[in-house]
Amino acid sequence: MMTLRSTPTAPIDEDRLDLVFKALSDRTRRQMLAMLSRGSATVSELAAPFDMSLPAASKHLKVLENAQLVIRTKSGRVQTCTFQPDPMAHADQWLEHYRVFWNNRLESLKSYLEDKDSDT
Amino acid sequence: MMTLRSTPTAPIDEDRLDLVFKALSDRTRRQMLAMLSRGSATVSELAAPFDMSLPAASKHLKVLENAQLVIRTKSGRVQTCTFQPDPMAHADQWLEHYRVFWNNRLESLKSYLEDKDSDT
DNA sequence: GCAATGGTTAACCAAAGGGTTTAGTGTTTT
DNA sequence: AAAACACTAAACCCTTTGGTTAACCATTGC
Repeated sequence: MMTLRSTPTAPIDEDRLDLVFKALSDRTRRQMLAMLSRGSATVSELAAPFDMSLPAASKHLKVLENAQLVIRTKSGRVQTCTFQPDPMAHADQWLEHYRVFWNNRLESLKSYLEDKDSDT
Repeated sequence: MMTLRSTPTAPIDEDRLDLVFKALSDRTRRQMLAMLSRGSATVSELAAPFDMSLPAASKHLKVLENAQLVIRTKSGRVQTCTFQPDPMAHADQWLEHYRVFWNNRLESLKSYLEDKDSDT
């Protein structure tokens, strides 16, 4: 099935990939995503494990929010952050094109190991 | 098959992920990788499609090289760049943990939660 | 030997990143 | 009403990033 977008490599997609990969390129943000993958959390909860100020953690969350990897829902004075996987699926789809390169490699490794095992 | 590394989330891995995702977060570099996935190329060839100076393109290549996504082999005055998929496989492996969220959503989420529960 | 080719290095620039502290805004709680 | 809480916003700092131009190797060709 074709995508509904007119041009497959439209700038809009590239923009999204820029944002997603940039969001994933920081270990603090990756760890925040790991936390959120285990369930929604407040800003304070997400900031707690890190050795940085709350504003700093909040900035990281904003990057994730900008990449649409998390959505915040305000309820009273607490903001609940929820993991939103779609952009990651987009990145995954981009990687798909390259997956054959290391699948081949693992396949080769596998047959190599099988050969080696059959020698012993 | 288990990885040989002692600690699965060692800083060294995080460093690698930082480099890879950062390398992938620029569309120029992604396009360079797309070119290289169709075969090795020289620096000039890789720089040609882009509306930027050669030094600028060379810097992008250095970022890719730093992430070990390309390796350069010098032969005379020409430098041939070759795609190296391993780091991308590493990023892919990181994504694997989240794939359940968009792949077969409910079913996979269920098994993910079961796995998670069995960890505790 | 000299000039062209392929590329890097260096110096510079503006903008973005990642952190800080201080101050401010709205909610709860007491 | 006042204090505590959960944040955000603003101002600032330093480093990194992505680009430029100009100068500088090397290697190759004539």
